[in-house]
Amino acid sequence: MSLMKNLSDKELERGIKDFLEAAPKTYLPGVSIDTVIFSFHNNKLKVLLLRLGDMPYFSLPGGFIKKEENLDDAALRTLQERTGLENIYLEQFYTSGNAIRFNENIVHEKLKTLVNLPDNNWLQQRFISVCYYALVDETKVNPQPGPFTSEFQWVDIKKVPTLLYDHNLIIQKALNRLAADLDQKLVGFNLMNETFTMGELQKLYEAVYQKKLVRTNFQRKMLSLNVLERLEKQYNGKAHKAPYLYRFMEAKCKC
Amino acid sequence: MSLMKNLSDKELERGIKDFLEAAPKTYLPGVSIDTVIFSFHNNKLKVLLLRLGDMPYFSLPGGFIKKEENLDDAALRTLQERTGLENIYLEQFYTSGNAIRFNENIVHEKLKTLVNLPDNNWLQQRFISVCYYALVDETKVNPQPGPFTSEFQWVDIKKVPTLLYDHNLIIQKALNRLAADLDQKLVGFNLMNETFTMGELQKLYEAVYQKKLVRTNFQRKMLSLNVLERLEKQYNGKAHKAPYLYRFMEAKCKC
DNA sequence: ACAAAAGTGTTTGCGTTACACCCATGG
DNA sequence: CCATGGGTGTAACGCAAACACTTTTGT
Repeated sequence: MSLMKNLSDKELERGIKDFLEAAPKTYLPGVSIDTVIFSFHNNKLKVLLLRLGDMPYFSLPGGFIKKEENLDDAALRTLQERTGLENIYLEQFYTSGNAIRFNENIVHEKLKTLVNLPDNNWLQQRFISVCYYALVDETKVNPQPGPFTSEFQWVDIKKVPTLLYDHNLIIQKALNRLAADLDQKLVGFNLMNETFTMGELQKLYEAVYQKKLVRTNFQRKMLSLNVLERLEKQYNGKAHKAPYLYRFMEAKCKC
Repeated sequence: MSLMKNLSDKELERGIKDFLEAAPKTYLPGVSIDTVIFSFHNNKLKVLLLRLGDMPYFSLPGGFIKKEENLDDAALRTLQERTGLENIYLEQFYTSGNAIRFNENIVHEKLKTLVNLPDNNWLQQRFISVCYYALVDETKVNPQPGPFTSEFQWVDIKKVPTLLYDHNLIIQKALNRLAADLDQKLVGFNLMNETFTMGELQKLYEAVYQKKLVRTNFQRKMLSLNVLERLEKQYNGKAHKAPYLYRFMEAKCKC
């Protein structure tokens, strides 16, 4: 599952040192961005998590805001840097700001073992974190490491382990917001391929709502929205009726 | 309408100087809080705006976060300082972070005319603003000035003028969120008196949704929620049937 | 008696649910 | 021909909109 060989401690040290030197004059102090990156692949809703070295906890990808950069632009930039994608669906949904965050000390300890950092360095300040969620096509993502990343992993939303900080809470809030947006803004199509069967679309909705839906009623409801274009049938060699493929009609998108 | 006599320039100068001296060691840099304080009075939905000196624009009340204080706690504290209230319904809904904000320069100019401030003082840094909305009883609020306030005003939501920064956008987002929460969380009762008639409640919903509702259907819908307790009739001396008073049953509150 | 506002009843339409039924495909 | 999954039909239910109707009050 891991998407990147571990960087050597030497490489990590170089990256962290470079970052720490540039950070104070490049980024706003005390404000960070966390992004819940959702994908839907093999009928599973997943989020992209990352890990620093051999630390016992994963965390969300994130970034910082340049001193002359708009907040939303910063969120898009950090996401593009991590995924290599353009035109990503991105939505702000929460800002997290507790003074004490779960297990932040072990991050600082880990950083100190990797790099000989002074106490009270730029990374040890208190951060207010603005949270976004993004919808991407996992197969088109080629994760790029930031300075604090040695391993990426796409994790099934149902199997997310205990994470650093309050990142479990943040993922839960992201999922709640995604469920609401799926209803009201049809954003789910950002997670599907160009064409898809009704069954695949239903699996997405079930993964987000975290409950089973009735197949026949789901089909009628989706078709009644008048945003799906029916294409040719998909013969997949299985011993049953071939399902139609559908495409989302962009003209009717409300995003 | 103004709720405070103007402070003298002398008083303002004293307050601003005290604030600026204490701010760098008291508050997180670069992060502020803006609060849209809603009230409902005389069948009108209002927001509390404030003005510095004789400036041409009003703005939202706000505050800053102490260095060891949780974000939500800071929002509640600044709100309590401004209103004198406890137990306020408060909800975070958005974080605003454009690098350039509408008319921020005239604020700095104004501050400089009031106090002999150096350039690049603490207030002139770029701020990321976390936005909350609050629901209060206007009659119980006794607005207290912060260091940058010489005048408070409750303004009908339909008559909000052009404000400083992006505060008009923030109010619009707050209203949208309030409308959603009114539906799903019944938060509207935080804006009503202990007892109220169905007509008064309807006026609140109409003000938030910004559209007329059908009286008879509204009544049935509210009663069907089973959260209203019917009390005695209210004889108000008008030439028509006396309406019942209702009370919100707190036991059924989901907040 | 009348106007004005409050409260109730009734019809209609629409969307959701549940479930029966038919269709296509490959083994 | 059967198992499997895809697609359609339909009745029942519930909610919300529209509107007619009754009730209460002070002038």
